Amino acid sequence: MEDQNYTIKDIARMAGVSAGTVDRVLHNRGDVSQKSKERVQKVLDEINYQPNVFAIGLAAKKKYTITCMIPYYIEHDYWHSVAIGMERARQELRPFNVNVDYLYYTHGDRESYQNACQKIENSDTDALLLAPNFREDTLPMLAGLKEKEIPFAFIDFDIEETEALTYIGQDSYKSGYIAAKILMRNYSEGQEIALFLNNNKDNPAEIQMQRRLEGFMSYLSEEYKDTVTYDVVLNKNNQEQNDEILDTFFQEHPKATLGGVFNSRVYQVGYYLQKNSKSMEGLIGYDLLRDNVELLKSGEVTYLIGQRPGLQGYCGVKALCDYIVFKKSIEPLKYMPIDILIKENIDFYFEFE
Amino acid sequence: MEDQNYTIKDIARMAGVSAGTVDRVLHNRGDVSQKSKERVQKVLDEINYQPNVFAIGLAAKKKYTITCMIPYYIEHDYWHSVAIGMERARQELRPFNVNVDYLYYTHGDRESYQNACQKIENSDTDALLLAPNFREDTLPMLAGLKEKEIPFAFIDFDIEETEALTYIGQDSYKSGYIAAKILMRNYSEGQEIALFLNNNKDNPAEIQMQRRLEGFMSYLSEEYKDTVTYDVVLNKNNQEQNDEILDTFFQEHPKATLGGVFNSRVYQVGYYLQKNSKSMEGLIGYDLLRDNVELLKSGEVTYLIGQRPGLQGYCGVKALCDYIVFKKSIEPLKYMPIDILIKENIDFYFEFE
DNA sequence: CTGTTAGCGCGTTCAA
DNA sequence: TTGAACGCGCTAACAG
Repeated sequence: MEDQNYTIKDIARMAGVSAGTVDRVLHNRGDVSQKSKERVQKVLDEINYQPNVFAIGLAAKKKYTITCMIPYYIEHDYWHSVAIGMERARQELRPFNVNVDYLYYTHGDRESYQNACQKIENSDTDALLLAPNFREDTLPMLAGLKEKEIPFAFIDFDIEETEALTYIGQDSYKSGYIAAKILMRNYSEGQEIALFLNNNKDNPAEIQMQRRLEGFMSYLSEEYKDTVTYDVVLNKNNQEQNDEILDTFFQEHPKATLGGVFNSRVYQVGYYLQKNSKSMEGLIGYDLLRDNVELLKSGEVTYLIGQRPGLQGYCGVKALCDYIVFKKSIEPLKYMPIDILIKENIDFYFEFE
Repeated sequence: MEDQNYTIKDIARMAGVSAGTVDRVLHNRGDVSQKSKERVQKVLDEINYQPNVFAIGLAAKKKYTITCMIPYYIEHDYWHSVAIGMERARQELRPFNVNVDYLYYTHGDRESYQNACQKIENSDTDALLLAPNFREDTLPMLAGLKEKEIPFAFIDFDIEETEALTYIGQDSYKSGYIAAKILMRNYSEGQEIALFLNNNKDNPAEIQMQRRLEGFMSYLSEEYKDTVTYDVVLNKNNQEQNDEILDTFFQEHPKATLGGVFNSRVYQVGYYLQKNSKSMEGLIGYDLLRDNVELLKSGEVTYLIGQRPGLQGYCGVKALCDYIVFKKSIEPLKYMPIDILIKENIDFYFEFE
C-alpha cells in the first residue's frame, strides 16, 4: 500500500490539466473532453489516490439524513440500548454532515406503526434504518422507498424478500440452540424443563421468540429426547397474574427446575423466584436489561444471552452512511455475536470500546 | 446536548475578541490578558464548543509517532491478532498525522528484549504501547521515558508500579475462576482434573498463567473442595515429547477427564486427543488461535475463553493517541470482556464491527 | 469544455 | 498582547 499522499493539485500537474478538471473526472460530473479524461485517468491508474477525508469533510455542503425507526423505549430496556448505539454513530457522523433522526412507534401497536410508516413515506430522508413490526404495513412502505431509490436496512428482525441493503441482528435459531446447550449442562436425571413464553401473536418479537424456541427444541431433540418440557405462558405487563401462574406451575411441577425465557423478560421469572425465596437449577434468558443483569448477579438467573443491541444500532447507521455517503459496498447480512453471560463475566462486558 | 455548531469565529464575535485570541485560550498558549481570557472562557462555559475535527486535521502540521513494542508473531497466533487491532487503529489515525510504528522482540528472549528496549530509549517516539516481557529490563527503560515525559501504556500484562497511562487486558484471576466454573458444569462424580501448565519461569506469560490458575483453583476450593487435580507440565514447542507426556498421564489417570490449559496452547492437548481418537468430558483453553478454533469446532476442545487481543491492540493505540493528540483523559485500567466460546457461537464471533 | 477562485474551520505565522 | 492573513485539500460556482 502506497503511503505517499497525492493531492488533486499533484494529479492536475501530472496530467497537465487543472484541478477542476481532475475533480470532474473523479466525480464524473460531465463536461470533460475525452482527451482530458483519459490523461487524468491514466494518472489515477498509476498512483493510489486517496482523497483527504478532512478536506472533503470541510468542503462538503450536502447534508444527509438517516432516519431510524424503532419502538419507543424507557431507560434500561432493550431498545434503549439500540438507541445508544445509534446515538454513538450519530455523534461520529455529525462532522460528515450526516444527520440521524429518530422516528418512534409503540411496539406492537398497529396504528402507531402505520402512522410512523406514513411519516416515512412523506419524509425526505436519505436512508431508513428499520426495526420492523407489522409486515403488512412494512412492505408497501418499503416499496414506496424503493421507487424513490431510498435505501433501507433492518435491524433486530429481518423481512427477507424486501431487498434491504442489509440485515443486522442475531441468528435467533442458533441462539436458541446455544441456550439449550448451555442450560442442559446443568441437567441431572429426572429434571423437567419450563419454557416461558408469551402470547402476542403476529408480532416480529413473537416470531423471533419462536425461532429461538425452535433452536432450543432442536437441541433437546438431539440430545435430550425424552426430557419433559412445559409451556408456561406469561403476560407482558401483568406481574401479579404472572406470579399466580408461576405459583401454580411450580406447585404442580416440582421437577421443573430448568427454565428458559425466550423473550427479554426473564426478570419476570427471576423476581418471582426472588420474592418467594425459590431458585431453579438453571434459568436462562435473553438480553442485558438492567433487571435481568441484577438477577444474574444475585443468582436467580443463571445465564443471559446477549445480542449486542447497541452494536446493532451503531452498525446499522454506519452501514447506511457508508452506502449513501461513502459509496462503499455493504455486506447484505451481519450476524451479531451470541454472547454468553454469567454472574462472573457480566462485570467485564461492554459493547463498545 | 447542544447541536449547534459553533466556530472559533462565532466565539470570537460573542466574546468581542479575535479568532486568534480564542485559539490562544483554547490551547492555553499564553500571551492573553486576563480580561480577554475571562471573556472567552465565559462564552466557552455557556456553549458546548466542539472543534471541527476536519479543520483540525487539515490544518495540523505536527506529526506524531506511536510505537508498539510486541513479540514477533506468525500468522494466526495471539500476537498476530493484537497486531491486527493496532493496524486498524493505524489506518484510522493516519489522517490525523499519527504514525504507528512497530518494534518487535522475540518472546521470552532476554537479549532480544533488551535490544528492543534500547531502541526505544534511543528513539524519538511520542508514545509507547508495550506488551512487557522482562521486568528488570522494562523498569529502567520506562524510567527513561518518564524522564522525557513520553507516555506509555501496557497491554496484555500489567506491571503495576510503573505509572503507566493505562493497562488494557483481561483480569486473569477472574478469567481463571470463570474457566473453572464453566468447566465444572460438566463435572460428574469421581472425575479428576488435569491442569496443563508449562515451565517457563520468569516470563510474564507465566505469571499470567499463574493468575489464571489461582482463579481456577479458587473456584474449585469453593465448590469442589475434594476433587483431585493433577499438574501436567508440557513443553512450549516439542509436540512429540508432549504426546508422550500426555500418553503416560492419561494411562495413569483414566479418571482425569476434565482439563484446563492455562496458556494459549490448548491445541497441544487437542491435537493429541484427535490423533489418538480420544476425548475428554471437558477441556477448556484460552485464546482463539486458529488451531484452537479448529479443535473447538471438531469437538476436542469444549470451551475457549477469548480476551479480545485485537481490541487490546486497537484500544491501546487509540488511548495513547487520545492522550497525546487529543489531550483527552484516559481511564487507567481497561479490562477486556471475558468471552465464552463454544462450538456453536464461535462462527458468530468477531472483535470489530 | 476548462481554468480560476472563493470558501469550509482551524493552526500558525507576522505585524502592529 | 492582539488582530489579520495565509494555507491545509477539496468542492462548487463562475468566468471565460
